[in-house]
Amino acid sequence: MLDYRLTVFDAVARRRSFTKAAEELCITQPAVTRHIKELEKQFRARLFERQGNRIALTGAGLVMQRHVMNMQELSRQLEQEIDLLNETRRGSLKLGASTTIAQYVLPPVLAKFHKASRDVRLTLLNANTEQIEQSLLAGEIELGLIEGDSRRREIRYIPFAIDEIVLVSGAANVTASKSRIGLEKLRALPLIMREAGSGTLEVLTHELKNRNMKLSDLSIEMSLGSTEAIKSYLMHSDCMAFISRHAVAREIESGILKIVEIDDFAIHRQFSFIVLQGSVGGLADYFMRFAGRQYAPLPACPA
Amino acid sequence: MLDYRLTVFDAVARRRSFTKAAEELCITQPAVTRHIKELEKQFRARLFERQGNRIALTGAGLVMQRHVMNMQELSRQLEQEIDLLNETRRGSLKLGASTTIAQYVLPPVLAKFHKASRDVRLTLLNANTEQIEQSLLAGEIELGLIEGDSRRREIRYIPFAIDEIVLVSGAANVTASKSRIGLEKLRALPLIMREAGSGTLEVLTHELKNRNMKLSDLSIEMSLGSTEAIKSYLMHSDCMAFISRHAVAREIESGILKIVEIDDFAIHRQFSFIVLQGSVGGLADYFMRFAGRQYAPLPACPA
DNA sequence: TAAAAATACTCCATAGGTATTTTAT
DNA sequence: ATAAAATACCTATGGAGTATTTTTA
Repeated sequence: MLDYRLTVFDAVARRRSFTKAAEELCITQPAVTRHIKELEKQFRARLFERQGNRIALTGAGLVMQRHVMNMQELSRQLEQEIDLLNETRRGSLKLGASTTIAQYVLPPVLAKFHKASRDVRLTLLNANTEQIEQSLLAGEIELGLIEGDSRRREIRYIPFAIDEIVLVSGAANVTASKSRIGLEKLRALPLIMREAGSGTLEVLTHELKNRNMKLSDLSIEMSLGSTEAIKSYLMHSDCMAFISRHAVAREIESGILKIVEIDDFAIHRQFSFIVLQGSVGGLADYFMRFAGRQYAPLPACPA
Repeated sequence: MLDYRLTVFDAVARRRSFTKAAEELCITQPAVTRHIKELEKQFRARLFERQGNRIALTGAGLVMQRHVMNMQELSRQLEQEIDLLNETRRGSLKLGASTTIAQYVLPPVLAKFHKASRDVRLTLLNANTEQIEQSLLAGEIELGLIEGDSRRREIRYIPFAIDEIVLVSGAANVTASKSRIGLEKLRALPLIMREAGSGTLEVLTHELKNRNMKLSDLSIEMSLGSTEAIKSYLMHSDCMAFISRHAVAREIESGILKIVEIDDFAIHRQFSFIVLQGSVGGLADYFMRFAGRQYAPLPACPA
């Protein structure tokens, strides 16, 4: 609810890059350039110092960033308060989510939701994508949150965020001394995988196929049954693994694990809410908007 | 710098009318209707209770109004702080303004400006439009603020606000029992005028000419040399007078005087800043923007 | 029945995209 | 040499206008 240009400014200021901001906002880089130029014209002040490749906030830019953050906060509060007026704030909501989401994405959202709406009884079913869809169709849950995108006609898919599968190594890993490698190097690296049938493995296989490679081209040292097991293993070995960025966020932050980027090789997948076609309003709707507000690190482009 | 829809909402909430808000924003009433509908759709909540002619804020509307006010405040602060970074905040600025503006419009603005920029020494020259323009050309003042619009090539005219000349009577006036009269009734009403040569008289004469009337068609009881004298006289007689809305704002507010509208007869004039062509930036520029922020009861439509 | 809001349409300004050039490391 | 920002140009959507109808005090 603030002028879109300020949203653009905020993205550029956070990402320290016009191009990255454009990606995040799902628009093109020239569009970002124009928006920033308009702001600079209107305020008669440079907002970014362009040093060729690098950009830095100017004094005016810092002032603006501070105010924009406050305005966004107000904007979120506004939406939330009006939602609270509209919606049934008591009752029960049965949720279902596939593994990565249930373990790493939802917990903080659920905590905040409970704080804001204590009279809503939440239930969370933890299963794989297929089972979540079945539960929704069977009426066992009202709202699902899944990683894949098997398109069923009876189900409405509502994009929530983009996930990225990244290559991760232990911080002390000597094999992964560089933070960026070429795709061809991947073949020789010792990898840990999830068990067959997991969503992560599936999307990785699919992406490899696009490059005319297959799983057997890789040096898979071991398969483990859970993401937590893999993370622990990485910390004590020179292996690497493909893991959802959300699942390793805390470890990356604290420096226990690190991300190794692969040139021209990115694996993205969509997190989506699912509801039965035709079901509108009610707590499910409310929860979706609430989650959207609380959790927006990677807004989903309508691909 | 907030989404324009919120600005529209704010105007409607303040004026309690789609049509009045449209006038204030210099857009049409259907445009206002559309913006409000979009907001209501986006927030899934009615914002106004439409009771045919009257409209009232709903609960959601009240919540929104509160937040919008805060966001506007932040937005103004943002502009101001960035201005403070850009501009020379010390030095002196010589202003000139024609009578009505100098007496009724500028004082509160000057007070706030001084508070915000104590290191700027302000001087205010009080004269008529012609003299103000001469002073500007002579370099005696750097910035003028005038009521008329005599277009000189050497001077740049920057619209500031719209003024309206309204017909005013004492609150107890029995002749003016109605708050709206037809133009033909005007001929018989006892009027008090400013002296010949005043801007108010000039613009009134001009507007009468458009209706094929002239001053001598009116019943002018007396001419007085200042607006204050006229106001005092009105309070103790059954006369009426044409006065700038700004000059009577306080008296209307407190109920001492009242406005009598005339069907299909409105007298507007433009308040404009004047600067020498080519002079850009500096304290004059800064003061103009500051004034625009502080003082925006009647934003000027680019007529 | 009159004043205000809603609706129906037409049009154009601007936000966005693609292709390309410039710049700085 | 390369990655990122700026520029140029084109297109299309949505915001604004005019004209008209609906509503209710």
